[in-house]
Amino acid sequence: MTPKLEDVAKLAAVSKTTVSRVLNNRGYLSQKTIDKVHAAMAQLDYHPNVVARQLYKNQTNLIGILLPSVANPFFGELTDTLERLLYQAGYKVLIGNSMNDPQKEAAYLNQLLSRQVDGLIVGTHNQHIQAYQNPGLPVVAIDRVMNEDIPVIASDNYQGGQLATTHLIDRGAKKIIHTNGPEDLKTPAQRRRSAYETTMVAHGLTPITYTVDFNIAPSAKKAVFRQIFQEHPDVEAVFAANDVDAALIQQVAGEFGRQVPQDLMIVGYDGTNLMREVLPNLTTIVQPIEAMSKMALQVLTQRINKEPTEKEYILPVKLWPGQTG
Amino acid sequence: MTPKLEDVAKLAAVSKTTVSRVLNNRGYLSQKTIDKVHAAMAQLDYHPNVVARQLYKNQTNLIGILLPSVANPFFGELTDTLERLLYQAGYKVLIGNSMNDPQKEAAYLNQLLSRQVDGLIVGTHNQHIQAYQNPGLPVVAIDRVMNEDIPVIASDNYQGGQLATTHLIDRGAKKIIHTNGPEDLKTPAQRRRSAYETTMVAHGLTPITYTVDFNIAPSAKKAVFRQIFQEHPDVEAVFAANDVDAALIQQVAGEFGRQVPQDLMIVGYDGTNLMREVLPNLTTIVQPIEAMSKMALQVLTQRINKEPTEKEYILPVKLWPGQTG
DNA sequence: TTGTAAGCGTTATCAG
DNA sequence: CTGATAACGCTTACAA
Repeated sequence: MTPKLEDVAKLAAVSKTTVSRVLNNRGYLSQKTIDKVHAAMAQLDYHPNVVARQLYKNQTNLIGILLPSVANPFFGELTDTLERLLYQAGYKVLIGNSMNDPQKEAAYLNQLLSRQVDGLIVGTHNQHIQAYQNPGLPVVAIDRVMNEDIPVIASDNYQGGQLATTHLIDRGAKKIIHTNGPEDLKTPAQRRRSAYETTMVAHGLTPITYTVDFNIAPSAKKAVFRQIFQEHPDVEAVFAANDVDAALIQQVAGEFGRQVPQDLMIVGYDGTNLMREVLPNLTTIVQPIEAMSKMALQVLTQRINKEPTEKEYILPVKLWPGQTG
Repeated sequence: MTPKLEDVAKLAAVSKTTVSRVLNNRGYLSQKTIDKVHAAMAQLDYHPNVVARQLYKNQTNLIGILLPSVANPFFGELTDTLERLLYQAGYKVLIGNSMNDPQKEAAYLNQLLSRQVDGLIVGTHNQHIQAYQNPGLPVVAIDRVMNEDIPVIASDNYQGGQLATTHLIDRGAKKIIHTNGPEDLKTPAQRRRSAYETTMVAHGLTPITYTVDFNIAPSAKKAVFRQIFQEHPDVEAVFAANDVDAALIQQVAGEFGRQVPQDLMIVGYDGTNLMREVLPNLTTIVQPIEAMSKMALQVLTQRINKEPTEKEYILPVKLWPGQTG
């Protein structure tokens, strides 16, 4: 059996209270007692039972992070950053990779609702899950609108769409195609589409948006991208939904004998450190992952402390000028 | 206040025991009682307190995953896969990204030791932390030797080193340089170096290994890679420690006016789905992430159930033939 | 088929 | 400066 506080107390010939005091540096204690207790703890290799403490305090110091998949570079870097900041703030991280499976997400949510975590950061795609309606749990959303009560932290997707589109127009492109997720997903990312379309029209150009499901396999994505070249052989530039898609589009362009950027310009989205290392030439819009993470933590903390928050926090993006557009 | 079991009991006019029975489908209950209790739970929007249950059962259904960083494609995909499998097995996942910081890792470990998790999967680089010596907690290691008592799940690094080296030799390279982590790290990955060196010698060639610290920034890595070309202008091929490094080496090769594969062949390592999507041309050794994850779960489960395990589980790798080597 | 009561390992109140 | 004891919310013998 693993030793418990009582065992330490017995061995040190003091009460449980005293041991607890030593453990938490609380109240007045003689140095002698402190030493005695420490010795007993060392001898037994005692580790306090975190769960018992959690029960009493009604607090777990755990934060849940619900995202589609940590294997995706954007969500991977986001999780990594959040974990670092949360750790500094005294929290540990419980992850749930929903893979955009509404069932799995709902299951996670229901379990986390049970005072398993002190707060929740969500960035999943299924925002219509019942449990979000009244979570009785501090929640913040990243880049997703869940419901009116949940504050959203997002980068400035409108600005990103504008930056990308004007950049391509400035570089001489007229026939520019945009790829994005399904329109019915009411995500802030749809503002990119809006910015793209507005910017195109403002320049007297015709916007064309291809819908690419976030979930589907790369081969299926490539099939969609091939359609672009088949249906619009005169396409001059593509503004992609993310950097991985941008890479796939560049590959497909190659199949059609197009050199980038001579025969086709490409601008990606996300600009994670990893993708900028691996594909430094890719022109892309960089999301401020660090700033978003800090803001998420700050707003979540406010929620936990029952302080008021804004509904939305929008952080600026920037263009990473590569060689592809 | 969030409602507790007792509130449900009161509202349904039954005892706590009965509510608990309904909650867990245990024992004999009249349908009438069941319905009554369910109605009360619904009315109160009751969610059982997981922590209280954990305390009683002395079991959290949480598994800790300690890895350097989930932002790295290999560890990201590994975490993603493990999370999926663990979820199916009824576990949730607590992550700790040590960033190879021994202090942070030790802190995590100490906290997780406190019955915060039912088991631990580690793949960090600092294997000399005290707490691993006697963890009193089921632990398995991935690709790292922690101590004699902790089973290791790894891919066949020797085979990987052999595959890569013979592949390059078969393709006509003679001056082949290998990059790897610091030799003092007693990781299974060092077997690649061993395989590389043995294979080179067996073919009458001279092995040259450059040490590249896993931790350092990409710019620092590139500096090391530049040295390779400066000190060995006649290098014909590089067998890199991982795919990201392989990408960096290809970039540096470009700086030196070398075309890949004509003027330089490159073979990477890891072969994650992401990297194969983004850089499909990169020849690489594919680690069996799914198989390793399954094995890790299986062995961890055995440990949890106090069944005997082997010391080491080695899984085969395969070569992904790209265009770079 | 249902209820009573003890216990999981802490912390905190209150008394000494 | 230290110690009894109740409480955190649940589960499970044991009783009825």
